[in-house]
Amino acid sequence: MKEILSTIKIQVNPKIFVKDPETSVLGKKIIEKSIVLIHEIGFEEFTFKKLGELIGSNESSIYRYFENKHKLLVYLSSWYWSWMEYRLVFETNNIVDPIEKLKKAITIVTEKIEDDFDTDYINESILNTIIIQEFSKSLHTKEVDDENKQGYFLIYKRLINRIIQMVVAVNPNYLYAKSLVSSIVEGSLHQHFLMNHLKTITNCDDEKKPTDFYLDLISTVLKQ
Amino acid sequence: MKEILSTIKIQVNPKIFVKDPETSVLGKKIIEKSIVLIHEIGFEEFTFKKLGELIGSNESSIYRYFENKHKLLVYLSSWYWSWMEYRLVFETNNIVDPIEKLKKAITIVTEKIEDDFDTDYINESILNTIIIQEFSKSLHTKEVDDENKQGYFLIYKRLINRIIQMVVAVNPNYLYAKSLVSSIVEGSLHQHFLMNHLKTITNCDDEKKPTDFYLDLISTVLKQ
DNA sequence: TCAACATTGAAAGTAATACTATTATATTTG
DNA sequence: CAAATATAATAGTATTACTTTCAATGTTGA
Repeated sequence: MKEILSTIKIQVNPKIFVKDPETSVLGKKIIEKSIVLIHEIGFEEFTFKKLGELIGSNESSIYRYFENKHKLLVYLSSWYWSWMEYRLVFETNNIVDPIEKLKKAITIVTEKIEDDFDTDYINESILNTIIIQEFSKSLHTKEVDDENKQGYFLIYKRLINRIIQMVVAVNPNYLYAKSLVSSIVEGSLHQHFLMNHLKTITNCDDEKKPTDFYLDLISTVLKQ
Repeated sequence: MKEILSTIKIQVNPKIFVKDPETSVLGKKIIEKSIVLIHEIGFEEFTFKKLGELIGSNESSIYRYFENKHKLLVYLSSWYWSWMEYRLVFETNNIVDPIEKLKKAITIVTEKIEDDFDTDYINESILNTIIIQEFSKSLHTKEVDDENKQGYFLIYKRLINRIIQMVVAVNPNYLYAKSLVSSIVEGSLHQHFLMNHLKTITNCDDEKKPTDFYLDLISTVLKQ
């Protein structure tokens, strides 16, 4: 997978950044180490000053790439969902049976990312834990409508739409394909969060994974 | 309902506040107006200084009630879920049929709150919109494990556990009762959020409500 | 090759945030 | 009425979230 991903480019809306971090060494370092630092201290405590110290660079230099830390989080999220979309397309493309195709898609989108294979400077496994912990904050702002209009969340919506199409292919009569898929993608992050922090209100653990819960769910919900 | 609720007291863990806001005029004003202000400007822009100005009171006086704005949000959330639990118990208590009981519970917990009947100084309808927009931020912090140990989220978990019991009563063989309920409670907030902001990835609108989606979901999932 | 341009770093500055502490003044209560 | 308690006003601190300016270095292309 590494080779393919190093040739294709993960697509992120250019409005999210001031200068594309992929175009320079410093930019890549900002992405690489921001993932590490947000994971370590959490998004609230994370500042560009601390990041600057970590990468041996100046605060003001980071502002040349991102207007503020919110935009950086939106960037990381976009990158994540774009990477997820790529994996989804790649791994479901050759599956003919609609049910198997959908199952594969649900599996990809709900599984914990354990490995860090695909890209050189981004640790997908740590990024996955950040998405579980922080993704909702990138949406839940007063600027969400404006940012949505600007296309900040296009990739996320496109990924969800792809899975919606798969649901429709399995059962065109089901009335809530969109809500089902959006609630699975978001809900799976939530189940992972509960596994980590509020264990008593989830059945998920090392044996029963969120993936198992959602595969079971779609199989009953979409039964005709 | 107003009379009953004015006699029973909504339970909030005392560790969440420094001084109980229910015990004074100023305290109640803090709660009342913080709901209005958070709704108006969003949690990120909300500060105790601005709240002080709004209620004609000093910043330092607000700090005598809450350590910081995070704790205030935890308080508002606790109050909301406690109120929700009360309504749930009250309205499902006399229903004998387990399926009807569960349906009623799901309805209560997923419906938009349109009215502001129950309590004098808290506008439940605005509070509901705050919970949709901001509740996840009260959980998604670096301190979540510590605060969970301190019992900050007990009421939320207790409400979810009540509904879990109802699911078990309907179908004791279903393997994912906990995950189902936690994903419905959280997911319903998410569907309301999508209705407001990312309309293309939900089926919910003024006709098809999140409640309809979830009632349909449980009826198929729990079919034996 | 050398001038122009872009990139980064260093330093300083600003307004706001997120508090804490002190003291004065109301208000409540015993 | 005195004592206790609550609130307001003021000032102060460290940090955040930037912006600005300028110098140093690196890159490019005429």
